[in-house]
Amino acid sequence: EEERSEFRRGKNPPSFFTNFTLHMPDGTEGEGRKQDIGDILQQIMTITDQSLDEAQARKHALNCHRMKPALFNVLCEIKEKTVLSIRGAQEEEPPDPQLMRLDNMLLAEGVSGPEKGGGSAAAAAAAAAAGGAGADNSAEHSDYRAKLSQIRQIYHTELEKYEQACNEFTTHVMNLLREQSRTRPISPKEIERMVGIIHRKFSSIQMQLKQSTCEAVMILRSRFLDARRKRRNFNKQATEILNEYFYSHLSNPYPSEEAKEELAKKCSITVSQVSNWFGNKRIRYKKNIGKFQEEANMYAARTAVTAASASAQGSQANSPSTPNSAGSAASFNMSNSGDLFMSVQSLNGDSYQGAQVGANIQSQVDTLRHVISQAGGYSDSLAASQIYSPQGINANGGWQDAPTPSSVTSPTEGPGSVHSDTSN
DNA sequence: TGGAATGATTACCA
DNA sequence: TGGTAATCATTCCA
Repeated sequence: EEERSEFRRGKNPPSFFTNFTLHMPDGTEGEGRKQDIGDILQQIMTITDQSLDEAQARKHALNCHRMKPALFNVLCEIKEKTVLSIRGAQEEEPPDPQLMRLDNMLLAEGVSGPEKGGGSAAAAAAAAAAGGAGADNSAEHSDYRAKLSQIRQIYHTELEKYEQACNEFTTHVMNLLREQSRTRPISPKEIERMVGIIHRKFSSIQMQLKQSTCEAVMILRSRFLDARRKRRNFNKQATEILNEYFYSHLSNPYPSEEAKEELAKKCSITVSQVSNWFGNKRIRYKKNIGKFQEEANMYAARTAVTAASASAQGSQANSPSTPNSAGSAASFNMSNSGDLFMSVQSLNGDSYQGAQVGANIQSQVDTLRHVISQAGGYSDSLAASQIYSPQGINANGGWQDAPTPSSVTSPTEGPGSVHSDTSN
């Protein structure tokens, strides 16, 4: 204890070190130090020449030295005061904001934390944001939940694996250090520090796992939210209804809001889908009229037949009043909703017969005009003709000059009526 | 399986 | 705000 105290105070080294005297590097003892180091190296080298029994015996002798525990404690203290205190100061890091973000997200998405229906709230929110139509909503919802639950399961399995591996490795290292602490100065604090290092390493692996999980959730979410990914073609009937409207209003294929709503209802799609459809149709038709010629002819013929039969029915039912239907009153009605086509499709009341006939005439005019223009018969004269001048595609290749859809003046107006759009 | 068709989205414009 | 034009992403079909 005396020797130990002296050594602590920086005085004489204990006798245990007599064979390994360390001289202060003041330059004066350079030769002696070299000699000492040479001796030490020599001793180390001779260890390899020793037999195992001999080495064990020496080891045992060292371990059993009376001063060993005391010196060990001193070395541990010195080590703690120097190396550990320096490192300890550096180790106090603030919580990683990235990790916090990941944890928060996993919690919010229902991946980590207690299972409450596998993030159904998140799925519901996503569904609401997507604004999907109710029918297959629940199916997609459950699909989303199933996939989220799968991710959750994988996440927890992996997390468990990492924790298990971390514990195993920590135990292994601790045992190793404890074993080594018999031959070199390793304090419990150092072991603790080592455990901390291991945990940090494993938590960085965990962070990667959390990151990957977050990415998987984001992909799942985006797939669920992205309407383009779950696009379905409209059914044939819906397409026919939309096409019929388009080709029968070829001069001005801009349905009013009311017409869009009506079309949406009939086609079982949303108003914005109707808008999208007309937007796409207009641009695609304009870009390649030739391609749509056949389709246009077909709908023109169909509309003509429908109009003819409606007209025949109308004249049979109330022949006296029919002639007036194409007159100014009917024209006015049509001008109010150029899209009386809808009425023709949906209403069969006698009181609407007049309007129906008017609308059908309008349709026939539009569709036949298209057929004629496609055939090239009047293409030149159309430009000059006020009567047949199309309200449709202008020289610049667009309907842009056509007036607001619902307020468009009826083309059945007298030849004298000239509109800015017809001049195009 | 590649290309056409098609519904949705986006940027930009008036 | 509603339209055009370009583009994306998916579906359909030979």
